[in-house]
Amino acid sequence: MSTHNFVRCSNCAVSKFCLPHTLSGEDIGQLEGIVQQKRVLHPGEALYQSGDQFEGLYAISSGSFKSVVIASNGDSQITQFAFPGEILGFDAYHGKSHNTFAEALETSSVCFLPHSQLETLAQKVPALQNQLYNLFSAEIQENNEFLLMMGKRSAEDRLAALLMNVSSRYSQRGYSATHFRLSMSRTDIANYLGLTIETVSRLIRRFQKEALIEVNQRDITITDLVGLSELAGTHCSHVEQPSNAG
Amino acid sequence: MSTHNFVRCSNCAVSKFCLPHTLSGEDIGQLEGIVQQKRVLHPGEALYQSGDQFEGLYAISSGSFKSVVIASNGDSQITQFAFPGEILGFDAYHGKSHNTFAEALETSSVCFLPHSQLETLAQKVPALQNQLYNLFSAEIQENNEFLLMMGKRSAEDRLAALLMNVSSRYSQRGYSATHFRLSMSRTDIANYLGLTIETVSRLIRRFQKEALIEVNQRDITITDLVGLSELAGTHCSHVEQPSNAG
DNA sequence: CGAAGAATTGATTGTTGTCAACACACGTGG
DNA sequence: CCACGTGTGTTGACAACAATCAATTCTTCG
Repeated sequence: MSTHNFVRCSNCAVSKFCLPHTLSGEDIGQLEGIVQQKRVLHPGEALYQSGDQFEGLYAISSGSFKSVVIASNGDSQITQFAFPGEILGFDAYHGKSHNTFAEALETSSVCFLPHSQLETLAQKVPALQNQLYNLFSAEIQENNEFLLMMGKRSAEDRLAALLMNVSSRYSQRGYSATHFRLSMSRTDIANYLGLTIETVSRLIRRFQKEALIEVNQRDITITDLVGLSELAGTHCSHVEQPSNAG
Repeated sequence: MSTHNFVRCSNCAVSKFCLPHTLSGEDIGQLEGIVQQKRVLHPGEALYQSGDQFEGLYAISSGSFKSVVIASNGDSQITQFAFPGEILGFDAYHGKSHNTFAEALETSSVCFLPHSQLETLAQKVPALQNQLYNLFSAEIQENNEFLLMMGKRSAEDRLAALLMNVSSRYSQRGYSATHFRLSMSRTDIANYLGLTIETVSRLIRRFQKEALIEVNQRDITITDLVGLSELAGTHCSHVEQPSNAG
């Protein structure tokens, strides 16, 4: 129920992670013409439900979300955590209905991109069309990487990878790579990683004992970024590589 | 090196599972203008490699493939098995390079859709554009379902789900839902399901003992489709539901 | 202050992985 | 036609990682 009538992507702090990323100033202007005002969601509120007809894409402008797929037996699986600048809703693009629901992890705000207007504009602006394709492919690639992790890595590796992933995304957005507050609960982390909450709790403790991280509730301080990234098995760009004695 | 100069989607046995699915006769005619002749691949041959620049999409006209993502430490994870009518290459659409490679499991043939021509045509033919979006979304949705399986289901459930999935896809294509020959090795199955080959072997034996399936090498006969689908936890459309005493 | 939810910790079980030996199918060459 | 070798799959014994069950502690919030 907030009431910004004009969204200004060009002023937005997260535009470089968002749809406008590859667009020219002029194209961004056109995009601003169709972006609807920010909507604020409170923790636990859903952006859309599983089964909802697709209406358009949501660009996260602040806060964070989880995407969750539900099995017929009631089991649920978090498929992604989403941060400012990232887009939600690709699972149902065009005629489909969502097979996930998206829920705010904290007080968050989103910009809405109505499907029909976005489609019309994408046909006129090739850079926007390309950017949409890029985001589609990126989502598929990330999913592939995540599958690799779920299929081949131990519980310890998976948790390390999640922490590094979150660290990397905070870092990209100008926040500290080594100190941040998790917006997701232990339960969410366990669900996302395909583990139990007890296992996650024990792993966090182990990481503390091994002096990889310090933990106070949801506050995380990474004290050994290199050690953690080695566990994670990913060479994250924001970590100084040992071989590179800067 | 086969030499069909004109591909006739309208005559193709698998067109109803492929790109032309939602297109009118006239639109299919336009599509036929850009589809390149079939290419034949032998078992183990790759359609594209991980890291290759995107050139276009491949529509499987016969045979089957696996898509594989590789970790920096050499681990690999099969992310999908693909059958006739299905499209490979979406992970790199537009500017990206592939993060998977696609390899033929048996002697197979594909039609090639060059990126630039496909894009030009999609801009002129809205139904084609929409179909592309549908395939993108479908791939993301399938990935979400697969993630749910990997995160929440036991080894037994996963193997049952794979068998039901293969059964369902054969059935859709007019083959028997209960008797088929797997084109993938035990090793491939184990990798895909995030298990070891030994576990897969033992589970297959258990399914035989429980009279769910009969197995002779890669020949599978499903003797209890309902029982298997209950294990799989999916209500497959080609299974007579117990409640429906038709 | 008390209640409910979230997280931690401990004890134990069990599913799946690991290591190792063996069986079987398939191809080649004698 | 059979011996042989290789790759693929099977089976067994055992170990380990993570799940389950259960009890506590910590947090949050009315």
